[in-house]
Amino acid sequence: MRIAITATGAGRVAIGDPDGPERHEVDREHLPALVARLEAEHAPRWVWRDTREWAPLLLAHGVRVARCHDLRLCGAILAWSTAVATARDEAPARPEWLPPGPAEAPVDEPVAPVASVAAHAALFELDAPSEIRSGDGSRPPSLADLDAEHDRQLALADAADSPGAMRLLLAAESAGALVAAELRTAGLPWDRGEHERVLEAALGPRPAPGRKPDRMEELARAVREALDAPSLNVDSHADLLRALRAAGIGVGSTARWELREHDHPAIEPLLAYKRLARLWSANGWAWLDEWIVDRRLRAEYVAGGTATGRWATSGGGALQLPKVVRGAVTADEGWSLVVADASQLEPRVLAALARDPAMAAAGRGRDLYRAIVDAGVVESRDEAKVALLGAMYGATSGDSGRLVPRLGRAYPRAMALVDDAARTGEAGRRVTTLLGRSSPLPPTSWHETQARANGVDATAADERRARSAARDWGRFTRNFVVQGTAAEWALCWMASLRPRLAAMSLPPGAPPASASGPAFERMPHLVYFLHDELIVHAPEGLTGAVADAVRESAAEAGRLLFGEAPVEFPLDLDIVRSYAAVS
DNA sequence: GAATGTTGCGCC
DNA sequence: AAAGGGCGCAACATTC
Repeated sequence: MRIAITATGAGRVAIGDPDGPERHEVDREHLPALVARLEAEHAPRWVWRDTREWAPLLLAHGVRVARCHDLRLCGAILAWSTAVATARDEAPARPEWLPPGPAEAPVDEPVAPVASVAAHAALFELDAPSEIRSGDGSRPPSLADLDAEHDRQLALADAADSPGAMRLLLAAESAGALVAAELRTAGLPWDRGEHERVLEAALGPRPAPGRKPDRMEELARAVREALDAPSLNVDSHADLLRALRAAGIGVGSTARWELREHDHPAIEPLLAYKRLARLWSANGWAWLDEWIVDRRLRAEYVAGGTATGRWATSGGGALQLPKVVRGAVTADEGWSLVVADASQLEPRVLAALARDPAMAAAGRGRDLYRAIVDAGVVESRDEAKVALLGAMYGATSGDSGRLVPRLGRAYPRAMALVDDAARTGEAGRRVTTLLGRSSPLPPTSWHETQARANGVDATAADERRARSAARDWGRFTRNFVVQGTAAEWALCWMASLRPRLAAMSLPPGAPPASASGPAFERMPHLVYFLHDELIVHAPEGLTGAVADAVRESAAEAGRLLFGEAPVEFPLDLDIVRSYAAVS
């Protein structure tokens, strides 16, 4: 059974099952209770334009749904997938009320500004993410519109090259949208005091507004002295580069890896300064004030936010939390963190994707890199890692590029898969993940560069530029198939874990409720996701059951994508009070 | 003075 | 030690 939800204006909401008796129109404030009742009675798949329009409101009232279909995210996948190309030519177009997906904007063609964002924003709940758009600002869809679009999308999925794979992708993407909303509502438990201790140990006491921390000022003075440049602004790349060269340090930029090459008394304080400056500006006191509210980091996750299907964030920088501040991630009293990451996910995905028997054999144990050494392909684990990353990223030089050919001889099918993806991209064509997410086409400027090189009056420089641009795009598509399929594995992992956690609950008389809000205070819940890693906030008495569920979900994700293919996806899993306690 | 581009660095 | 993929963000520099 499915039930669609849409706004009808003036704070009213229509809700309806196209084939059944459940048709209602209610005030917004009565929606959570109604959804809760229908969820309990029918466990429907909820069909809506955009999960971000509805999930925050429901979660704020403690209401969770098990399944949904996010028409915006699924529509974006179907609009690009090569797996439905033929059917799409014959199907109706995406309706105008359905906005594009988060990763659909072409690289060099900025999206046109939305007509009336402010006017539309008022329709949404206050706690909804700020940048929700209604597409072109036209009328919201009717229930019939939603049902028709849902039917259109399901028909496209049924007509896909692998209908089961596409249906799985749409379900996983929609589940991801629910998880993203839930992560934001629950928040990542954050100990402000612990974070402040880290800052003070590194930077000294919090400076007055407009001042830099003492430790940074000291280091800046040392740099100016060592470079004999008393008026140098250390924060200015241009200024700094001039001063470095004047002091006889032959660098082409002020990047850390280049500075490290030189032996000069200015280098050490400069590198220390840059490290502290980064901590201060990215995760300093100002960040704490802005982002840590009520013991929680509530970052905005953008499901499907990147071309490959990996998520992005908007605000809070939750996907770039530096290791030094992770000690501030601390479970509530009576609760624990179950931290799990899929080790060596991408090479394992490559092995399974390519059905490369030799590489799959290496991926059967816990350490794929070690197995490559044991198979005699390279001499050290470090070399195995660098070679594999080089193969997936398209390295051509350095140690990595040198080792790749040896990998190719040992694992020809895996290498053929990524090489083929690279050639497809170099030709300006799209590649597609296992479940059916396709890469974008290169920007018009790319095509123009290629056309210029093929013209009658092409210069050697034109041809060089075109070859370089083609190889760049080839590296992108080479990586796309692996990174994108790994993202699908991770989505399936979470989609499988979510209902398992929802089925658990805090035993009576057990620890206090968590501070994660009414939807999560009495059950284990996801609080963090980072590409191939997740954190569950769990009552202490349930950590064992949660760990089992996390492992079973990882195994389930492997089966969903690859059937019984002989590649394992082992987890590194820890049960801790603080994130710092993990490797 | 606001918008846009570049650089550098944090994460996977 | 260096350089291959995907990102977001802050700061500075440049342009309008």
